Amino acid sequence: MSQRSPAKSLSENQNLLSQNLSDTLIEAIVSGQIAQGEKISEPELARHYGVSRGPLREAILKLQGIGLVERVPHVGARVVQLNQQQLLDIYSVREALEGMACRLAAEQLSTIQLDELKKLLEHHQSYLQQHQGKAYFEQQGDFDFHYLIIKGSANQRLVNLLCDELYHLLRMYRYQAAKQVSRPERALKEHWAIWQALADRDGELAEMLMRRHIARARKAIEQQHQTNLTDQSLEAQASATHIQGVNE
Amino acid sequence: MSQRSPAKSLSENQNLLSQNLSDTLIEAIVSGQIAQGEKISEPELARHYGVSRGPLREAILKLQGIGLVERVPHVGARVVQLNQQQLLDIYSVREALEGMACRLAAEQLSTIQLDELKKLLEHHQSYLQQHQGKAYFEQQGDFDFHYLIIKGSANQRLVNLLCDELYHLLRMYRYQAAKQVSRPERALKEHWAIWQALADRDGELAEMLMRRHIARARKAIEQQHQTNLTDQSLEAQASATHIQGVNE
DNA sequence: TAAGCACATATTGTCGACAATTATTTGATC
DNA sequence: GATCAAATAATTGTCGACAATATGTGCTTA
Repeated sequence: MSQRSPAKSLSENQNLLSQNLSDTLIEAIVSGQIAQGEKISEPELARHYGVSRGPLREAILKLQGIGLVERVPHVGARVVQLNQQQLLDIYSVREALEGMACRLAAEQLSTIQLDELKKLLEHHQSYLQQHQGKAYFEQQGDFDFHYLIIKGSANQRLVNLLCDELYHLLRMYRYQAAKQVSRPERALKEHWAIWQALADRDGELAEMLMRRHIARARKAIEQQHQTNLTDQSLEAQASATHIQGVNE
Repeated sequence: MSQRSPAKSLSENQNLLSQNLSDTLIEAIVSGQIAQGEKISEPELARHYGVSRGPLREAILKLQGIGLVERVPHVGARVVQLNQQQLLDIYSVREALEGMACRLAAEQLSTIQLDELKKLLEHHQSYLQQHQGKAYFEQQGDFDFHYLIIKGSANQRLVNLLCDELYHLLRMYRYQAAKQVSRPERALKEHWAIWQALADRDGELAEMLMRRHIARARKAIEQQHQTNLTDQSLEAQASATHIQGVNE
């Protein structure tokens, strides 16, 4: 564990220690303060945050529910290590769930909510033109758009699944992964198309567009993975050649 | 709380108290031993199962993660009370997720797994012809079919979401709800159609059929709800008339 | 030298007790 | 008799300590 934040300890606690703890831990994991695959030591963390092991264990259990950590009986918990396959799995789930959310939102969104969405997209558009697509909108902005639609589905279970469980995993990936190939212009275009379908109350189309939107992101990850593998093998080849050269 | 099972207490514990506890609690809730909406008293349950409150709390926390109980800080946990809307929400989620599972399964299922599925359906068919569609296959049999497909998707996250989280909620509903209108013959027919699409490796069709299959079940619930409402209002009307009659 | 076993250490699982908060009862007032 | 307030009781949240299990170390033996 590399220098956890200097003991913000009791943090902005209103009450409920374990609640705050799990939030703090989520941030620590998502931001990489606790690395992927790292062991979570109960005594160490308890000391660090200045709490007993009881609330800490409860927080860890919650993280396990979210899927951020995995626990083995009598051995302990470690932060999950997202491999490419798991990431792709998540995107398949997202495609299914957010597609459904979009379909429902087309029926449920109020005109006010539709307006908010429109303003959000206009904001993104102007930002994109001015800043040539900087990181902020590729991340937070994208989240905002999807968030509003999910919430607009008015399906509480859908909202929980996407916003509470999968959300943090995606954040962790986006935060820590090698910067993915991002095409903010294209993404924005797709967002507009989705918005149009929503405004037309065309749930079927909205679902299809959202699914394609996410499926494209999934494919991009897949391709990047291929690229990485190629790079790696090239690198390994070069390295091997180099060593060979040295040896001879 | 109406007579919990006579203290099977430590149950078939291998090790890991909280693990066994959560399983035991899940069964108790699903089967209705602990009623929907009932308060979960930590001291009482701890006494009943002969454990400390520590493991019990962990088990409750897990149930919360599954969605079987809801907790309010400093107040406690109670078993969720599924209303019609929440049930319909679950079916929407199922439609999305199992649809995706079916699409993936079409690509992933081995010929052996396809054969297993076929045998299962043949078994159901013969049973149905012999027993005129008794309850077992409407419940467990249906679960088995969906289970195999979900597992066959080879998407671990999908499997977890459906088999660990939503599964118990559905069981609780099916176990406790007023018997739903069930059409085992039609369901079996739909299962066969899905199987055919899977065998043809037609993921797109398989997804569509599965979604329709679940959407139909959802509609049946919706209609039954309408019926119940009508019955209720009729009943209320009759009752009111009766009272009126008595008063006059 | 490598493999296997015994011991020591550390970590996780469980427990009982205390503190903080909520629910209930009691009593007083209108 | 009803309503509100205070005191009591009960429940949840947190803590520290002990028991059970896993990990690491050093020694023996093939």
